[in-house]
Order: sequence, then C-alpha cells, then structure tokens
Amino acid sequence: MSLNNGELSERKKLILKAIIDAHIENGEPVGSRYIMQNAQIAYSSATIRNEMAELEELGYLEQPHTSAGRVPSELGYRFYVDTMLSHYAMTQREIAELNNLMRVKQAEVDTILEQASKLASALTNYTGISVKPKPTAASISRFETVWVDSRSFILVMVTSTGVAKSKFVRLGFDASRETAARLAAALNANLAGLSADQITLPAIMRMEAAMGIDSVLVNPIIKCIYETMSELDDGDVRFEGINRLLQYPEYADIGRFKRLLGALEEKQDILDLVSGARADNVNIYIGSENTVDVMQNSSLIFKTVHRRGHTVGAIGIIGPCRMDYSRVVTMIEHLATQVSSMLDGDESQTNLLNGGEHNAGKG
Amino acid sequence: MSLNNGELSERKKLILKAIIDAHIENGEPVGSRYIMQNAQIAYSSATIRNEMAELEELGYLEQPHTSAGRVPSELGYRFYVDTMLSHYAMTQREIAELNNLMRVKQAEVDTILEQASKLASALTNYTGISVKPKPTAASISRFETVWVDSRSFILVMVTSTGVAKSKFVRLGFDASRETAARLAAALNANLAGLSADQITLPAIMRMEAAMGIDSVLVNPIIKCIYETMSELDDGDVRFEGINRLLQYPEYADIGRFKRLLGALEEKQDILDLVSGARADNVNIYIGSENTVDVMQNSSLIFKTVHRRGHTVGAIGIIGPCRMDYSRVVTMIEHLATQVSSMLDGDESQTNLLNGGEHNAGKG
DNA sequence: GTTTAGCACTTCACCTGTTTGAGTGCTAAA
DNA sequence: TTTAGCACTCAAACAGGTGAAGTGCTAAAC
Repeated sequence: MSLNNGELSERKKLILKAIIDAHIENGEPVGSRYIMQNAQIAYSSATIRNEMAELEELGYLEQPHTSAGRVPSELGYRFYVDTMLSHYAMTQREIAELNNLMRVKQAEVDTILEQASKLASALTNYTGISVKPKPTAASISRFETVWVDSRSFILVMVTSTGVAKSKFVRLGFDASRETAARLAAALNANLAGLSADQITLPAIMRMEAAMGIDSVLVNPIIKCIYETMSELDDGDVRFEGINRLLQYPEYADIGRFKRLLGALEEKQDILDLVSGARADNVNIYIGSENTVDVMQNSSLIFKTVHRRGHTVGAIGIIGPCRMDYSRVVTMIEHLATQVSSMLDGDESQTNLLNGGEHNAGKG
Repeated sequence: MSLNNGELSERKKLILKAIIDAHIENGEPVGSRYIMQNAQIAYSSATIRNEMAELEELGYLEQPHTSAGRVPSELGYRFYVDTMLSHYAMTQREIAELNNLMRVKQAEVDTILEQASKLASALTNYTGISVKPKPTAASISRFETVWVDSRSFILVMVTSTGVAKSKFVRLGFDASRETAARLAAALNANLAGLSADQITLPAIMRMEAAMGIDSVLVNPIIKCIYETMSELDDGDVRFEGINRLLQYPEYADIGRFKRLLGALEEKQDILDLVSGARADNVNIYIGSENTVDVMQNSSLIFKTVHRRGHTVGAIGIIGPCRMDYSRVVTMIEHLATQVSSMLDGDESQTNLLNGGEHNAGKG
C-alpha cells in the first residue's frame, strides 16, 4: 500500500514512468498487459493493475472509461517532469541544426528570437513561440538630440538596459542653437532616470514648467517620448507552425483547437506568464497550471533569453500535455542558451546596431 | 439552351444568382425545389432542374454527389463577383466601428495595418490579413551622416518613397571632420539612386575603390547598408483571428485546415500575390485562382493601402470561397481607403515619425 | 502478506444491413 | 417550352451484433 509519508513506492514510480513513457510514445491509453510486456517490469498484469488502481486513486493516472487503459493526469506529468525526467541526448543532426543558428546573419533581437522559435518548432514538431516581454525595468538614462538642420533633429533616448530608441522630429519653425541646447539639458534634468510608467502627465507638466521653453517646441517632443515609451513598453508574442499541432490526435477535436487558438491570440496572458517566470531555468506549465484555462490539455515550455544579464525575451513551444518532455526541454534549454550567448557575443564583436525607420521630409 | 455567343440567358443568371445567394446563406448544396420556393423564380422545379444541369455543364455549378443539390464552382463565384455583386449597405454599427479606427493613437504604419486587419477580421468574421510588401521600387535617394561624437554617428538613408532608415554606427577609432565629410560625399556619389537590388557587391567594390577612404571605415558602413536594405526589403504578412475560420463547415476537415495554415505560413507566396495586385481596387482571388494551390476552397480579398501615392501595405481577409462577397468587399474597400487617408492626413498633421531601436555603447 | 491466475463484466470501436429523405434525370403529357 | 410524375441514387442516420481490450474482484499459490 502507500507509504506513510505519502511518497510513492519505487515500484509505483517505475510503473508510473513506464505508463507515461508508453503514453507519450503512442498517445493511447496504456493497459496493464502492455506494461508487463514492453517495460522491464517483472510482475504480472494483475499486480500492475492493482498498482495502477492505487496510482489512479492518488491522482497520478486517469481512466477515459471503464474498460480503457490508463492515461497520465496532469499531476502525473508534473511528477514525471519534476522527478524522473531522463536526460535526452541530442542527435548529430539536431546539434548541427542548432549550431546552424549561429550562422544567422547579424540581426536585431526580434528577428533572432523569431528564427529561434521557428527552429524550435521544426526540431520539436510543436508550435514555436517567441516572446518579447515588457521591459518594465527599463528607464531612460539619457537623451541626445542630434540636429539635422535648424528645424529637424533626431531624438535619441538611451535606456538603462543599453537599448536606445531614436525618433525623427521635425519642428514647424527654426530653432536656435541656444534653444536646442536648452532642450536637451531640460529633458535630461527632468526625465532621465524615470522608468516607463513614471513618465506620466504630472512628470511632464513639471518639466514643461521647469523648462521655460516655448511649449510649441515641447509639445511634439512630449508626444514623441510618450509614443516611444509605449512602443518600448509593448510586449509581443509570436507563433510559428501552429499547423503542426493539428497532427496530434489531442487536437482532432476542432472545438478544442479553436479555443486554444483563441487563447493564444490573447497574447497578454502569455506575456504575463512569461514575465513572472524564472529566468534561470526552463519553465514548464502543464495543462491547467496555465493561468489561461483554455490552454488545458496543452503544455507550455519556454526559457527566457538574456543579454547582458537582462531578460530580453523568451523562446519555447506549445504542444499537447503528452509530449516528449526530456527531448523538448533539452532543445529549448540549448536553444535559449545559444541565443543568449549569441546576443552577448554579438555585442562585443560589432558596432552595428539595429535601427529604425524615420520619415524624411522630402524624397 | 445556351445562346450562341456563349453568354448566359437572363434566366440562367437569375437561377445562378439565386443558387449562389442561397449557398452563401446556409452553406449547403441547394436543390431545385428550394430555389423555386425561396427565390422569386416562377418556374417549376423541373425547369429549374434542367437549367441547373446546363449550368453544371457550363462549369458554373458542381454536384457533390448524384443526389445532392448544386454548389457554386469557382467559376460560378467568379462570375457572380464579376457581374452580379450587389451593393452592400453598411449598418450603423459597422460604420461606427470603422470610424472608430480613426481614433487609434498615432502609430507607425505597421501598427495601423495590424489594427485594421484586426478590425476587418472582427467585422467580417473571417481571418484578417495585413501585408507590408517589399518596397522593391524604393531606391536610396541620399545619405546623411549625423555625428554624435568623433567615433560614432547615425547614418540616415532616405529612400525615394520618403521613408528613411537610420542606423547607429560606432567606429573603433576617431574619425576626422574631413574624413566624415568625405564619407558622406562618397556614399552619395556612388550609391544614391540605386534600388535595393542594385546595391550589390560590384557596386560596393566600385565605391570602395572610388572613395579612397580607409576600408576600416567603409567596411562597417557597408555591412550596415546591406543590413538596412535587407530589412527594408523584407515584407511581412500577419494574420488576425485564424480561429474564426474554424467556425465554418468548410474547415471542419482538419486536414484541409492544416494545409491552409501551412500555406499561410509560407508568407512569400502571399507577398508575391499582393505585390502583383492592382492598386486601385479591391482584389479578389477565389480558390485555385490563388497561386498558392493549397489555398483552394479559400478566397483572399484585399486592398492595397497607400501613403502619398506609394503602396505601403495591404489589408484584407481570408475565408472560404463561400462568403458574403458584397459585404466583405464593401468592408475592405472602406477600411483600406480609411487607412490610406489616415496615413496621408496623419502626415500633414504631425512631425513625429516612426523610429527604431539603436543600441547604445553603454547604459 | 504478497502475488498471480482466472473469470465475469464493461465499454468502445467496428461492421453490417436497413431505412429515410432529399434531390436528381428522364419521359410523357400539357 | 414547360411541367407533372416516377424511378433511381446516394448519403446520412439508425439499430443490432461482434470482438477486442482492459478492468475489478476473488480465490488460490507462494
């Protein structure tokens, strides 16, 4: 029977693992006879049946209907993932494909994340996900104004994370050298050091009062800063290979798939999930552990990606609860690590940095 | 019988329209009796049956199986769309929602397109699509170098379409005022006027030779230009509300839906399609008219979006061939026009233009 | 006390044949 | 040229039967 401390006996663990492995393999409920024959378990089917019944009572297994085999419950998967995940050895081909990522042309973070997600999807055969979270921690550390001519300049906002946004600003009038200098100084004095959510109307009004500069000048710049911050503040979630999910019988029910798709388009939930995730390890959310409850019957596995110690995104996959966790975890682990080191190494090698569109006054 | 010139008799047209309307309405094969009763066609079911048989022979109708009603063929839909599309009058609510789009906060083109696509999806209940095509026509009209300090500057590339890209460039050494000036001049002399695909290795080598500047300086800039052009050159296709399609019986077959999804992820095909589309009107691709042949049984409807006379994108929807064309076409027409005028009006009102990320040397 | 063989029972999946209803094509009459 | 009538076709829905897989339980074996 069950041990007094509530832990599973070794034999139960063995049987549970065998059942989960088998189910992951073929997707069907697994019966006692199958376990007896295919796993190295030297007990009769009757004994295994008894253990299975107890495992079900403990919540690790479920039975679709009376005369069906057993299927792992979410608790079962969780236990499996937490305590008996075996190490997956990547094949040569997989390693090669992963290394290939390094050859990707130098690109901005977004592009790299997307590429990685695509690769994750291809390697695991699940839906890849790339997340660019809200950099809530980011604050503006300084402003630079670079004047193109007397009535237009590029406003560069450098954030504490080392990322900068630039905006092309055109004034309706000529600004003197002196005004220009005063502008930059005032911006730095009043807004530098503030985080995205601190740049609010009061802060701006304070600045406007303190600056003593024509509001005609300040106004468009304020608008510009606002915009930029909101752009910076916007997270994004992208998926690659949603169609891959359709090959799994778990999603043969079109209704369930539809609900999952709907949930995925509510990107905010996923952003929240990723924002609250651990940075040091692969995160695994199984079934209803997902806050998004429509995502039941699906697992979300991802790892955050870093650059110079800051989280700049996450990559992972979404698939049915029944998935080859050891393989997937290994893949995501490697991939995220690879991307992180790529982002860091990248920095030291080159001076070319990602830029953006401006609109020129005339062609 | 069929008229000698191959055109359909009025009665055939009437019956064809009645069948298509009915099929669009309820999605099922429509029979002769139904047409006789529900449409204003004062002939017996037998007569209608005869006409239907002929319409089938002419290719406008199809029969799923012997004892089923008729279903419009792609040719039938095409004929319907080309010659008998009735004007759809938008409801107050629809007009309100469309006008609401105008209130969207000032944002970059991408965001606006995406918003519009979302709205299109919501209004039509099909999958929205937003396309940012390759601006193949774009050429670089001039370069500007804006020096931040002696070893870093922002390289601004203004394209003929009035859009500009900026890149932050940091050199490993100090550049003299004179070198800086020579650089800008050389860039303009050798690369200005070239289109994206003309900036090739030969052109660059020519410039490198002609410039007579240290290649240490030229090298990172070349890299930078290359990158920028490829970014500029990259189109993008985005979808909103893919799950909406699943409500239609056309996509109840999970295999077909899977193939469609796969095709949609091959964004290049759609980019090509949009690039070759007419700019002045709503484009309708029905079923296998799509070059992407997996998209059979689906229609793609879109209209290009303009800014100052240049195509900057397209918005539309994807749905089953059986769709309420008149309604959808009206929607997309209005939406795209709205966005275009918004982009143009927007320009004249504000001086704030979309910018991008730079990476600062240090935080 | 633990394990196992044996057996009755349950449930689903599959196959079969039958019925039903919608819709057609054809023919002959109006 | 149109229409009423009728035989025919086919898919979908229904009902019953069979078999396989797998369980739970009991009693015997270790």
